[in-house]
Amino acid sequence: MGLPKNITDRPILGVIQNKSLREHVLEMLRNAIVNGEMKPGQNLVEADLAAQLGVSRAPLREAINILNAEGLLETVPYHGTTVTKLARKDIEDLYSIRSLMEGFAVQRLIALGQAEAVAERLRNICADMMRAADEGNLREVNLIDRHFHDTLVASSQNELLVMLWGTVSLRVRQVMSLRNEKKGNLHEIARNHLAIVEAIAAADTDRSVRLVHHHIGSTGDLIAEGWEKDSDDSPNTGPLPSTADF
Amino acid sequence: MGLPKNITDRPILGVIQNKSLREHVLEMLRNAIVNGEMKPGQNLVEADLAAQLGVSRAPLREAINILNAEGLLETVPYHGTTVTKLARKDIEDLYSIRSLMEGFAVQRLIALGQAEAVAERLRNICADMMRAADEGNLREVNLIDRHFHDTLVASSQNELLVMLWGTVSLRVRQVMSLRNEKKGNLHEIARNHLAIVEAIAAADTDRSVRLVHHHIGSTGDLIAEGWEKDSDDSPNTGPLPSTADF
DNA sequence: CGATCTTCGACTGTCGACAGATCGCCTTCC
DNA sequence: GGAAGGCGATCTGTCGACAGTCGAAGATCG
Repeated sequence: MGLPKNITDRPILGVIQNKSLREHVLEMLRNAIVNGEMKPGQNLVEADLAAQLGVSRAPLREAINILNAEGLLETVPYHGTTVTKLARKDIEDLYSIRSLMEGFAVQRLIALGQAEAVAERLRNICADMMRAADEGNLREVNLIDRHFHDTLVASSQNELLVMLWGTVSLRVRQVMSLRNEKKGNLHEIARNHLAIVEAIAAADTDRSVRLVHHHIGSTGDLIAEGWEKDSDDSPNTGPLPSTADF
Repeated sequence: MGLPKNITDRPILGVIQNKSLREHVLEMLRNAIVNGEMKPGQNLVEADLAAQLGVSRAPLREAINILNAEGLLETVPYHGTTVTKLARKDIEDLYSIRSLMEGFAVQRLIALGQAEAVAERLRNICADMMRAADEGNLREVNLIDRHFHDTLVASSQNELLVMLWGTVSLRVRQVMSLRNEKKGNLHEIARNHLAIVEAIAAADTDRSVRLVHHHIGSTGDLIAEGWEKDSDDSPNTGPLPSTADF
């Protein structure tokens, strides 16, 4: 990772992406949702949206159906499609599952004898994260954080887990974008990750899993605390506990 | 569960199902896949299938997209859609995840103080299973088994888990229908389930989780053993180890 | 005879139009 | 004045047709 210092690192001509309209629309909608540009509860009118995107309703509907299956949208027949609401309970559920999955991934990767190799890759990611933290670049730290956890899950070499993680990961991104960003201590975040990496490097399954559970669990609690309790879709706007965020 | 002895248990008029064509098609395809009527690797031609089902390609395509998201179908652009193949590794991955999820559900339900209530419901299900086993009705035992595990997962009261379980559960059904059914000892199956129930009733988290992991793990191993090793889509047709199946 | 180019066919991707359903408004009747 | 029922606007669900793409069979040239 990290930004290439040299422009020649990149190919001259970008890859021409011949993706179908459905893929384009899917990506756009997904991004809009997980980036919080489309707010939970918001209604989608197919014709309007199709016109706005400059496509017909067919590929749009196909994209909507996929997002439905992923749980980011909810369609009630003949009535309409809305962005799925996020209640506090959903956050808690989400972070339990996330914790479960990442804990499992760590356990698997160690069992597979990949501890040292994976730790090496994660160390590099942490270094990138440290650099981004030095620059106070929250956005970049976020991105690298995602990369870290994606790498962790992928290292389990369990395809099904990776697939399910895709869904969970999107939800996490949505939650993170929805709550008011409080940058906390970026360096502390990086340190937290490094602790996990070292436990993995030591091939200490119990400690690794415990650290992962603790890391994710406390984050989830923190975010859930800042969420409107009674349900609905948005975090309250009051002061958030200011500490490491993810 | 169990068959109602009395016809008056059912409503006089069945619910009029106003489901959309997409829903109908979706259900049909999904069933065809998880029941093994559509074999892994099999190709789908949209026009043919649409004609066969008596619908246009639009709702069919929407259904296909959803099944793609669920991982039961795989579409490569401009080339076609096929039923996802199942290699031995996939079975192993599947059963690890299943074990993970059900174990988590058990742990959660006990933590929620639902142990006794859930155990009661599960006991009833086991009783039904026992009855079906007495009749040697493999199909019914299968159905009740599904109900048992669905109940277990639902008892976690974690909506996201339930949603993800939907995907996993479908895969499990597919695998079970694909391997040559060997009935094993139906009563032993029921007994295995009962052991789990009693551990739950005792609110013994560790033992419950261990039993669940063992139960599912050994089943997965068993099925994986009977699968063609080198990949591909089908179990070998040689003799299978004959013991409890799920 | 073999390799490359060209056509052809079959299938997927997309579109615009029509059919069906729901909800809110308005009328009508008590 | 209030409730039941009809009417219409609006949106979703479905359809048939067209355009784009890919692989394979055949044609062309060395």
